Amino acid sequence: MKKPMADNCSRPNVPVNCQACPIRHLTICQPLQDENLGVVETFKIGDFVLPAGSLLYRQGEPGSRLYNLLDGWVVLHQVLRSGSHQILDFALPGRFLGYRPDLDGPLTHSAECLTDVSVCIFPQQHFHMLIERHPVLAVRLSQVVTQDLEVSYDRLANIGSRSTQAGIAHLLLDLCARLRDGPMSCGQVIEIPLNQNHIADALGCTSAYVSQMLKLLRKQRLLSFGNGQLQILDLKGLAEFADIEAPSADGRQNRRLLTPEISSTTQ
Amino acid sequence: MKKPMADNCSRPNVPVNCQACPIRHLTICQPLQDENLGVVETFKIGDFVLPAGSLLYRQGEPGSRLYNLLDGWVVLHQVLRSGSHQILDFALPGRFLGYRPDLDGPLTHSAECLTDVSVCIFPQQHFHMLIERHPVLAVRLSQVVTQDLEVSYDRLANIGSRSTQAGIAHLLLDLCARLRDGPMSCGQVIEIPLNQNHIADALGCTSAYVSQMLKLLRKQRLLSFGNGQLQILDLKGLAEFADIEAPSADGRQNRRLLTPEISSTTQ
DNA sequence: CGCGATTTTGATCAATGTCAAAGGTGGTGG
DNA sequence: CCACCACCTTTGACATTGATCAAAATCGCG
Repeated sequence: MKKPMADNCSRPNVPVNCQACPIRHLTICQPLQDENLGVVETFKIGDFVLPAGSLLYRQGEPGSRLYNLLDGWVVLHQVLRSGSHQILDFALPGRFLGYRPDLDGPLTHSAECLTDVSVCIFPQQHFHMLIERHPVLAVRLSQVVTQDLEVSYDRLANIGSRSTQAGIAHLLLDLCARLRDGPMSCGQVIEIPLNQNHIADALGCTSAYVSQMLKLLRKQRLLSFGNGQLQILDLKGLAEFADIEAPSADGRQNRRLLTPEISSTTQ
Repeated sequence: MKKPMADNCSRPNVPVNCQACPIRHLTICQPLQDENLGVVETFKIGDFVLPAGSLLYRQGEPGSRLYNLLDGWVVLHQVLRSGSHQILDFALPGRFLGYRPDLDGPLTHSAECLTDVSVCIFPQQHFHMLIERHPVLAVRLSQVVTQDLEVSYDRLANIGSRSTQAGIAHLLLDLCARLRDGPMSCGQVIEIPLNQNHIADALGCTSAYVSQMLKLLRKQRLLSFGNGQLQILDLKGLAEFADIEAPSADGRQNRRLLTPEISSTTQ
């Protein structure tokens, strides 16, 4: 049960040269021009590799670092007093981790590496000063956090409103879409380092039930999933099955927005 | 079924004088000094009042405005293709609404006024320019969005890991805590303009079941709730019942944080 | 007093949990 | 190359939560 020590992590092995960062455009550093990369290069602590299973940070602890996830998967989860736990999100490369409104307060969830992971680490001390001095970073931070919020809202709908089968379909589709910006391809093998327990913990159900539902999805030839590999066999069918959001709330006219200037109707 | 027109909303009635804004410290404007309030005063469109039931914005539509919620409650919800829907959050005064990473993209959820509501409206055009010019605003935006994200994570644990009864207890406690910064008082009547349907839609269960669970909570003399009024009778008991997050993941020592400099154990 | 909305209640049923055992499957070391 | 082990997945029997539906009771309000 005991997790590997949280403190083991290799010395920098990825060059601390941000210009060479292969996923710069996905991270919080995206808006920086080549010539401005120096501001994060001098601020950052360095790049590190952590083995699968180690913790980036733990719920309840103060936390002193912020992380650009450069490679690998990280799972965020929360433990309740009763001991039950909930997966909040799967963080993919580009994600910014460890930030909270009050950097002096404790973390409200834990982050555990699902795979070997490489991260670029910032000290959280003076981080607000950094982004205030470089407003494009602050704006970018707002944007990425808002993205995370939208994903979280999707998950809420997933657990709250969708059947478990639809939830599984939606979760897997969402992970695919976030892994590869761009259209999804059928038949292609996609590496998803999750087992049925992870899916169950994310969806708030049991792994036994996930197993049954996956069988259904397989039987309907919508996907195949196992051993960390996902193949989408019928994208359209799967999307339908996943009960995606209504494009527009209902069939109503889509044109007029809220226009407060044009007072009417009520008073 | 038809909602009141989305376009009805009175002309400004709250003074556009931001210095007099009674909840400035809760909003995105919080970091601005008195002498700098001009930057939002000249940017904003104005303050408006909307009647209960009207929509601030609708899922699927482009959206052209951003909102500081000054007074009243707003519910955020998402509709799925199958027609089922999920309440994502209840927005309280101070909340910043309508923002998304790509301001040109459509909104992914709707915002509906639960009560009469007053809002301070910004155009979203040039908003990014505004906060880039005034970095304290951008930093503050990151913070408030991150707060929203943490609330959303709590909700995930609510729906996914808690029993419905515990979920109700947690939801109500959370709303109280967010309404009044500071310690909560027992016995005091708190206005919560929700009915059992809202709670059910937020928790992803049926109102019939909420009714039963509320009966239990009442029977155990933990709270009374009805007619838009909540009374917490036994704060400690309710908190216990609500299965709050574990203060620290487990009993382990809390001192050593991840210290990448101190390489060890693995290589 | 009466109406509409909300809440309560009960009967029944489907979805999902629980538990336990049996089968994979891949990795490791002899 | 085989045997074993840990971990993951599948399966089945059964228990329980929570959904569904409908009717009755209640409440707020005019």
